[in-house]
Amino acid sequence: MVQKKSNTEPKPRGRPRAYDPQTALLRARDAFWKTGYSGTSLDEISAATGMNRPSLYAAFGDKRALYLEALAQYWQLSFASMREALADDRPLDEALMHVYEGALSIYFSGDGRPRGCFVIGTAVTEAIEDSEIRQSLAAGLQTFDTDFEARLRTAREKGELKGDADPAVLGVLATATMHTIAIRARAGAPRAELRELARKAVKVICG
Amino acid sequence: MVQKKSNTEPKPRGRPRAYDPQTALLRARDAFWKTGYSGTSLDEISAATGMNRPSLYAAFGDKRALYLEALAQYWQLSFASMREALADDRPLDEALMHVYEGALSIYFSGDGRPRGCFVIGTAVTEAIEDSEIRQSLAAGLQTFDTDFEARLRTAREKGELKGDADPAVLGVLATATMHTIAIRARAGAPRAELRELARKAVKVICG
DNA sequence: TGATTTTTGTACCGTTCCGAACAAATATAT
DNA sequence: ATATATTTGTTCGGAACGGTACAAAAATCA
Repeated sequence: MVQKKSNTEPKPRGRPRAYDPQTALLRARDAFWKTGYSGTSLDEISAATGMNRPSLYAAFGDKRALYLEALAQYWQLSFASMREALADDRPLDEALMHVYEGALSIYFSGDGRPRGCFVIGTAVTEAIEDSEIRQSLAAGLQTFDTDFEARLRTAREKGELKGDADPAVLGVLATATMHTIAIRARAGAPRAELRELARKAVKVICG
Repeated sequence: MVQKKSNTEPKPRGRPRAYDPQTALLRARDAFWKTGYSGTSLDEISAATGMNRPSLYAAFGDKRALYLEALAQYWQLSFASMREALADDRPLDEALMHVYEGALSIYFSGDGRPRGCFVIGTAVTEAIEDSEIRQSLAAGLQTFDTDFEARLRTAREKGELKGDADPAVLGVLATATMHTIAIRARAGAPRAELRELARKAVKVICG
C-alpha cells in the first residue's frame, strides 16, 4: 500500500520476497482453521507458510492482525461462492443446492480431516472477548441473511414461492441450514449425509 | 469415586475440601465458555474456581479431563432442559418455543456478555483434532435430532402436523434453528431478535 | 564496484503455560 | 496426645508462547 503504480512492474528495490503474501495468508488461514485462533501458535503458522516469524510479523503484523486478515479473506471467498451459486438464472431450489454444495466443497477441502466452516470453527469462539472479531462475524452473518432473502424475494416475484411466503424468515432458515451443516461437518458427519440434509431442507424452504 | 457407601455420611478422613467440586466444575465451565478451551489457562480457571492449580489437578485431572467433564455436564443440563420443554402435554408450537426460550436463557446467562452455546463456542473448535471431543459433539447433536424428531412424530400422530410432514427433516430444521440462534447470540444479536427468529422458525416448522 | 534498500534467518527476551514436588494445614482414628 | 489420611498453598522447572533485535543475504541504484 506504499505506492501503487499502474505499471505492471514498477521497481522493487531490496531483497525480493521469498513467498507470495496472498498464498501465505491462505496457508496461515488453514492453520487457524484446524486448531482455532488461540490453539494455533505462530510457530505452527510459520511452519505452514514457510515464512519465519519475523517475516510474518513484517508482512501481516501480529498474530491477531494476521487472523483478522485471514478472516476477511475467508468472508470474501464465501460471499463470492454464494453469489455465484445464487445466480438468478436457475430455479430457486437449484440455486440453494448450489450454495450448499459450494459450502460443502469448502468444508471438506484441505488435506486432513474435514474441517467445516472456518468462521464457525474460529471466529465464533473468539467473538465473545474480541469486539472486532465479533463485529466481523455479525456483519458476515448479516450478509448471508440478506443475500438469501434477496434471492428468495425475486423467487417469490417469479412465482417460485407461494405468495404468503416470507423471504426474511426463509432466508434465516436457509442460513440456519448452512450453520447446522457447518457444525455437523466439524463433528465428523459424512459429506453425503450433509448433502442429503441440504436437499431436504431446500424442499421445506421452497414449500 | 474411591468408595461409595449408601450411608449419607461415611467418614471423610483427612483435611476437608474447601470447595464443592460440582460448583467448581460449573465455574470452570464458565471460564471455558468465555474464551474457549485453548484460550483459557489453568490460572484463569484457578481464579474462577477459587481452587489453586494442584487442587484442580487432584480433583479433575489435567486441563483436558476437566474440560471433558464440563462438556459432559453441559450436555446433561441441555438435554434435561430440552426434554422438560418438549413435554407431550403442550401443543407442538408451544413446546418448540419452550425449547428455544430455554436455550436463550442459557445463552444469555452469566454476568458478562451474552455467551451463546458452550458447545458451539468451545467443542466445535477443538473437535477437528480431538477425537473424544468430536465424538461427544456428534453424540450430543444426534440426541437433539432424535429428541426433536420423536416429539414431532407424536405431534403428527396427534394431528398437529400434516400427514405428509417428515419428522426427521423437521427435526433437523429444529436443530438448525437452535444452532443458528447459538451462533448469532455469540455474534452479539439481542435476545429479543433471536426470540422473534425462533417464533417465526417454529411457524414454518409447524407448517 | 560500492552504496542503498529490503527481506531473511538466527538468536534472544520476558512472560505465560502446564504440570509436579513438597511442606504446612486440618480433619479423623486410636 | 499421637498417628494417619487428605487437602491446601507455596514453589519450582522445563517447555512453549508472542514478539523483537540484529546481522547476513540478496536485490537495485549510482
